[in-house]
Amino acid sequence: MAATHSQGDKTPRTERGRKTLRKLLDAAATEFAEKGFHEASISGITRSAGVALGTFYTYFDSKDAVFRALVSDMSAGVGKAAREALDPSMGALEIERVALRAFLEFAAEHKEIYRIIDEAEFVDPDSYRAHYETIGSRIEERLKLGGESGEFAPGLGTPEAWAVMGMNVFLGLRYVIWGREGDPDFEEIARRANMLLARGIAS
Amino acid sequence: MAATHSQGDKTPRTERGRKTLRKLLDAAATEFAEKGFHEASISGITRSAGVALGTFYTYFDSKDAVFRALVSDMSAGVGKAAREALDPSMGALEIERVALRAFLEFAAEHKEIYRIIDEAEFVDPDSYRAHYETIGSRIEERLKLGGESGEFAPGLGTPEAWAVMGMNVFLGLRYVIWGREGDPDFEEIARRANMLLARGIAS
DNA sequence: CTGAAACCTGAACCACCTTTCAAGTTTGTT
DNA sequence: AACAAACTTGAAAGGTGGTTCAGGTTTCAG
Repeated sequence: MAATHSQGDKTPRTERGRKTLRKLLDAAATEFAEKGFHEASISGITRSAGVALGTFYTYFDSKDAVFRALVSDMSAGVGKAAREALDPSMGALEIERVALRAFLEFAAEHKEIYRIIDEAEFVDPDSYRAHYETIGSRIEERLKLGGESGEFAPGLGTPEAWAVMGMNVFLGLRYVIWGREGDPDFEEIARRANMLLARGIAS
Repeated sequence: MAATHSQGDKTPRTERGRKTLRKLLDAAATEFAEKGFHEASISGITRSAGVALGTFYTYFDSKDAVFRALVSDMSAGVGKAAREALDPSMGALEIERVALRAFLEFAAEHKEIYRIIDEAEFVDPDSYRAHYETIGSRIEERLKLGGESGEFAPGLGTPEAWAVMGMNVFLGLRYVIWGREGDPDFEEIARRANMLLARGIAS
C-alpha cells in the first residue's frame, strides 16, 4: 500500500532508508492532522521523526508531495477497511447497514485520516475528488446489484449513490467527529439510517 | 446582516468608511474563493478593492478576522435563501423537495460561498460547526412537524436530520460543484432524492 | 469655519518556512 | 578490506506575506 508513489526516484534502496521513510510518513500524518496543512512545518515533521531537516528532501520533492502521498495511502486504507467488512452473501440492505457501521467504526479509530482527506479539497483537489468518486461508484454498484436481485427498486443510479454517501459522511461527522455525551451508539445510528434507506420517512 | 461583527471597535463611522468596508468584504470574498484562504493575500484583497494595504487594518484585526466575518455573513445568507423558498402551506414531503431544489439553485449561483464555508472547517472550525448545526436543527424541526401532522413516521430525530442534510450537501457537491455534461437537472435530482426520502429504496 | 476624529497611505519591519547544498557517515557488495 | 552508492546532516539561501506605524488627507459636528 505504500509502494506506488512514483515521484522521481526517491524510493529508498536500503533498510535504513525504508525505516526513515516510514518514520517520516507517520510523523507527517500526525503533524498534518494536528495542525492542518499550512500550519504544519517540514521542520516539525522531521523533528518528530527524529531526523535532520534535509533528510526530508531525500524522500519527498516538496511539502505538497508528502501530503499527496498521505492522501492516496489513506484513501486506499478506507477502501480496504470497507471491503473487508463486507460479505457478498449478506442481503443488499444488510450490506448497506454493515458498511455504514464499519465506516463509523473506522472513522472513530482514524480521526486524523478524515481531517487530512477533508483538507485535500484545498491542497490536492484531484485526489479529493477521486476519493469520493471511487466510493460513490462502489455504492452505485451495490445499489444496482440490489436492484437486479429484486431487493431494491430498479433504476437506482448515481444520484441515489451520492445521497447514500452523503448520509454516511454526515452521520460520521456528527456522531464520530463531533460526537457528544449521550449520543446513540454506532449500531443504533446504522440501524436508523438503514430504516430510512429501506422504507423512507413517510408514514 | 453585516452589522453584528463585534470585533473591537472597527465599525466604520462615516459614509466613506462604510463604502470602503463593503469594497473590502466583496474583494475578500472573491479573493478567498479564487485562491483559498492561505494563497489569498491581504495585498491582493486591498489591490482588488482599490485601497492601500494599511487600510485593511482599519477594518479588520487580521486575515482570520475578515475570513470569519465572511463566513458568518454567508452562513446567514444561505439560511435566508432557504427560508424564503419555503411556504408552510406545502406538504411536509413537498417542503423537503423544494428545499433541496432551492439549495441546489442557490449553490449554483454562489459557488464561491461554498468553497469558503468548506474551508472554514480548517480556518474557523467553530463557525463551520455552527453552520451545519443550525441547518441540521432546522431540518430536524421540519421532520418533527411532519411527524406530528401524520405525513412522516413518528420518532424522527437528529440522525434522520443529519442524513437528509448529508444527502443534500453531497448531491450539491456532485451535481452543482462537479456537474458534468448530460447530468440530470436540479428538478430531476430533487425529485429522485425526494422519492428516496418518501419510500426508501427497497422494492 | 475649524478642529478633532475618522480615515487613508505604502514603505518597512519582522517572523517564519521551504528548499538547497556541500560535506560527512553508513550500508552493502565485490 | 575497500569502494561506490545510499543516506544523513544542519547551516544558510531565498521568499513570502502578515502586520505596524508615522505622517498625510478627508469628513463632519458644532
